[in-house]
Amino acid sequence: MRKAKLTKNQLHRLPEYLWVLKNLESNGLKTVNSQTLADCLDLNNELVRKDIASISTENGVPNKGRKIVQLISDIETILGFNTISNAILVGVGSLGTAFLHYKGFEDFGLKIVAGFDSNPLLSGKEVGNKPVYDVSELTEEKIKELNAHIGIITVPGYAAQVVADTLVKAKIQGIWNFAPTKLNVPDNVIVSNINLATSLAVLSYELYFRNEKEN
Amino acid sequence: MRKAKLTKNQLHRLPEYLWVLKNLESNGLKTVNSQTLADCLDLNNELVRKDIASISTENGVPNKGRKIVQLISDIETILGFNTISNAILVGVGSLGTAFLHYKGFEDFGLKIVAGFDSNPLLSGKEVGNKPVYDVSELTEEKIKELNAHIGIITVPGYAAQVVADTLVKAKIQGIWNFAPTKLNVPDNVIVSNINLATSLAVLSYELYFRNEKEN
DNA sequence: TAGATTGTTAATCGATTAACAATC
DNA sequence: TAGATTGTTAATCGATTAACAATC
Repeated sequence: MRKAKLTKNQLHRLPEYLWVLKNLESNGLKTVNSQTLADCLDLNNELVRKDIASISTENGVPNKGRKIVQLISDIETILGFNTISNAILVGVGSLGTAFLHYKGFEDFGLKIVAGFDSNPLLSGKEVGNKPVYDVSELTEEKIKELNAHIGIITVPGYAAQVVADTLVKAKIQGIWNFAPTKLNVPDNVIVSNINLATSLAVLSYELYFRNEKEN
Repeated sequence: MRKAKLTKNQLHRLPEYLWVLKNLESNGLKTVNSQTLADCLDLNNELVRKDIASISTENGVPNKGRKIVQLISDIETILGFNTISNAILVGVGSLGTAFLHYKGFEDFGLKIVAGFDSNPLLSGKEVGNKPVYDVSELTEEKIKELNAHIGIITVPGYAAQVVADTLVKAKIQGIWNFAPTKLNVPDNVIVSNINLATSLAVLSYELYFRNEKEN
């Protein structure tokens, strides 16, 4: 099945499906139909059918639906959640420290193996049982040694581009960027941004808009 | 100007414009034209013109562009970044703890005034100089006392809906949800989700897809 | 004034929704 | 078998891009 490249929107829906499917599974259900999934996520039935059709390795069965285990496995494979990738984290500030402590990433196939920071007080220490190195040690050899393919950027915005350049030079394949910056990287490096400001902006704006309406 | 409701996509672009504008301003520039903004963010010139036109309180000047300070102020107003709202945080785990320590939220107009957790070892303590209370204290009176309008959910997925229900009962207006769950709340409560799994999924998928192509 | 850049209308593109025939 | 539910084609909707007249 899995042929055409998924759109960004489709990709964003996959973890949502995954969550619902796991819930249904833990309730003892074995199969699910598109309407149920659609209802759980306030989506259109047809949209769900298309999404699922484009990621599933097995056909659905008319009048029955689809196997939940199969769907979970298919989605997890596509999202890479069932093969662990090593990642390094740059910027051991408050967010970076939290991430080094956080165990949950392994559920998504991500294992942070080391942190890097420019603060000399941090390098040589351990945070969340993971070694912290000085950024000067962020080299291609080190990345290879750690077998890391993903770099997580948790430095302040002004420092993000420099860190990205270093990661690119060290031959990292993907960057998960928490700084509120658009990073300039070569085409062969993949960047996924997560912008807290953006997310909060949506909330603030909706609140503002609603209150405006009321007046 | 500011009349029509912004689309979600437009809203997501506003913090990006803001970031670029602040950079340009710190480089001493006073005005900017749409093409420059478009180039900085890899966007279409016309798209930028439309976005900016729909949020700006001043018209642009042909052959000159727009005032940077004015644009910054307009965007910050729309996004509520220049009026501080009080927020409470539920779930003082690794992520929640990081947020209680994090100073950066005030730049986005958000001030976390207290944490709540079900762990009795935490309640009564302070984290990041903010008091932590037991979730049983999460009541309408308490919310009023703290003058909080936003609730931040940083509990594990399985607990998120219960917390959301409590927040709704306590008359919170908006929820910023970091749990990987779709929350069911009444229409008058606004939810903005930030899903780490989703963001990471985009990265994993792109890496997977690219490696697949190469084989 | 001349021309760069604006604001806005029309054309295109892509994603979602509707419709429906196929089938376990 | 009958019918619920699938997969897929066609219609709609919304967002982006192109085109262009207006103007400081």
